[in-house]
Amino acid sequence: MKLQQLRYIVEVLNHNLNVSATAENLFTSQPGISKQVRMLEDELGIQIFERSGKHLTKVTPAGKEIIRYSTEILGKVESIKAVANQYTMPDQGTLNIATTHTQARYALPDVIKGFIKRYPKVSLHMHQGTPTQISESVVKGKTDFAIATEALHLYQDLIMLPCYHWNRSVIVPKDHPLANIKHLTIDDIAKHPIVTYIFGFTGRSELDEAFNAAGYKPDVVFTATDADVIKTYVRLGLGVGVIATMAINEDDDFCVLDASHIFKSSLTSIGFRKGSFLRDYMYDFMVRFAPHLTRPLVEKAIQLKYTAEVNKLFEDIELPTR
Amino acid sequence: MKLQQLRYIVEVLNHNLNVSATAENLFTSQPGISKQVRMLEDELGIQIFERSGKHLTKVTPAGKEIIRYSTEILGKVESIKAVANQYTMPDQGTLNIATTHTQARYALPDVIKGFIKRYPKVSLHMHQGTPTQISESVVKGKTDFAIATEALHLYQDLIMLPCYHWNRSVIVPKDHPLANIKHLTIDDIAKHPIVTYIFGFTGRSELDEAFNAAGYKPDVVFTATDADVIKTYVRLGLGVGVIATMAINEDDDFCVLDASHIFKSSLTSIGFRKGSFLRDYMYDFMVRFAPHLTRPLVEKAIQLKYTAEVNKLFEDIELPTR
DNA sequence: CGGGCTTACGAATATCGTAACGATA
DNA sequence: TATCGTTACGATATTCGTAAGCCCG
Repeated sequence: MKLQQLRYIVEVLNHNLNVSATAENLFTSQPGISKQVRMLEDELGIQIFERSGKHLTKVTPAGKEIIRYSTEILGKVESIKAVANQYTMPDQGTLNIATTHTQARYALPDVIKGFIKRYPKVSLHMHQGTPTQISESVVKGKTDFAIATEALHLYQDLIMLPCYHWNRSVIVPKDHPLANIKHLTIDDIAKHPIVTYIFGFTGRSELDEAFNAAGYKPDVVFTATDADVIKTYVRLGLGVGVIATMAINEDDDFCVLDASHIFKSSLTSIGFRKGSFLRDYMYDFMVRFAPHLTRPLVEKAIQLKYTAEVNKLFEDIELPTR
Repeated sequence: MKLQQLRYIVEVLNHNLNVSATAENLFTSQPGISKQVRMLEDELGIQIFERSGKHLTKVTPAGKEIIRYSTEILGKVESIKAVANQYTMPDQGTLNIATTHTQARYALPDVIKGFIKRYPKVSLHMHQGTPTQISESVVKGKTDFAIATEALHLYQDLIMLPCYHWNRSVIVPKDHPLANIKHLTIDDIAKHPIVTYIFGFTGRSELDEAFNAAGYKPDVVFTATDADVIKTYVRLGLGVGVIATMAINEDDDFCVLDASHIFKSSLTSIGFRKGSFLRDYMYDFMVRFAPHLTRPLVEKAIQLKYTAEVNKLFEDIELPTR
């Protein structure tokens, strides 16, 4: 059994059982992978993939278990490399952050500015995507951190730590009927078409919840993944914008109405893969992003097995609101 | 990085940093290991072992972490093989049991008799040793199960499940002053020299505890690891024997006095390595040895992280006493 | 000076890529 | 018929064992 063989079966599965695509992605030849997979199967005396003729069609039950173990093995191999790098060049390495537009654009810039100043030799890569893509990217070990507001809790292999709460604001053009309202209510908003985040993004579910609770079916006429696009369409008069308060700039030419009393606040979390070795600078990144995530606290959280236990750990900690 | 390299560094550590001994044990050449170790160090860019001249003297801090990850990796590699074997030949394989003389001689024979009848193709190996040796053997993956009464709880990487309680009896020659006593007390025993298990074996600590609590310093004149030897010396008139009740045969020519009211009962447990894949026949072995250890219960225990949680799981289960 | 690690070197083996083949949808 | 996996084969690397060298206790 070779590590490469394990790598191959994992990657073949990650590429929907398409060996050619896998080969291309790994910069190697397709027959090479094919042969190694077969050799592993021969050695173990069991099929990992089912074949119809010469196409891989599905993963056998045994294959599923084997691939799960293989993934864990490869993760630990990465950890060994990380340990070595930690000792040889503690301030050098790579940091891959998977996150949504909202975080990348509004929450992270200051943190990252400070971080790259302290660690100029760490090369930083931002991967934008949907919350689902973000989570999977971390689970598969392609990125180190997931930062998002939704969907992260669905993955059992992620350790998720709460970072901060945030609220929404309503934005309307200055000549809009709502512009000069004194106390905004959900009834006011419900009278107008709404422009907001696409479903599954940036705390969208809290918005739907509030409308449902008030007995409204919101007239969402336009959705986007990010506040910048939403603002553009609010400017065009498409409707009332509902965006994260932190996405509002000083010099925006809108009327901004706080809506923290209307919608429940959302929680942004940072997550990483269970069992992965964290470099010193990764601990430092976390504490920069969320000051309460001190190294001892994070290390304590790593020890825990269930999300429920992690949540309990943070019960008494007051999270900032932005 | 190769699996073999990881195997080598782990084994070199297991052989007290003696590469030659490691090579002999692994049936390979010493220079081969030496070279692979060095190549791994070169690849990682870090020393795993410290050398004084050409001798390996100690493990570096980084090396310790790397070897810990390597051990986990190798364990999972074994799990992959076990998964494959489980599917190809569910009733065939190996079962290595590490245990003490007491268990091997008195508790296990019936279980094993039934087991080999059901699984004639599973080759069974018994490894006798001290509780410490037993635990280490399982931790290192040399054996599948540890069965013992003491010391198992000290190892964090073992999952330990309680099996049964047992009590002690006092044995004396038929012409001994204690032979015809009606109600045995600790004061009676304390008047005589004692022959019992060696320290660290077979619930020896409960014996010492009872004497201490009663304010006695027991006059232990002879100790052994097993009841057979103890019996021999009791026969010679060396003193009063205190042994596990289950170690008494029908046809022993002793006067046997139950001592369950004098010494706290001891608990025998079965343990296996965290994260190891258990074959079907291993689950079956456990349930044969301790009927309350059903597969669902064991699987639940495997999920838990801390010994305290495991103990809680067994709180409401009544264990047999033998 | 003896046990024990490293270096050197050659034989056996494994890996990987190209090219040709075969099967499925 | 096009896409995709398998087989065949040769060039290149890697591994492993033997033999010789060297260092510490």
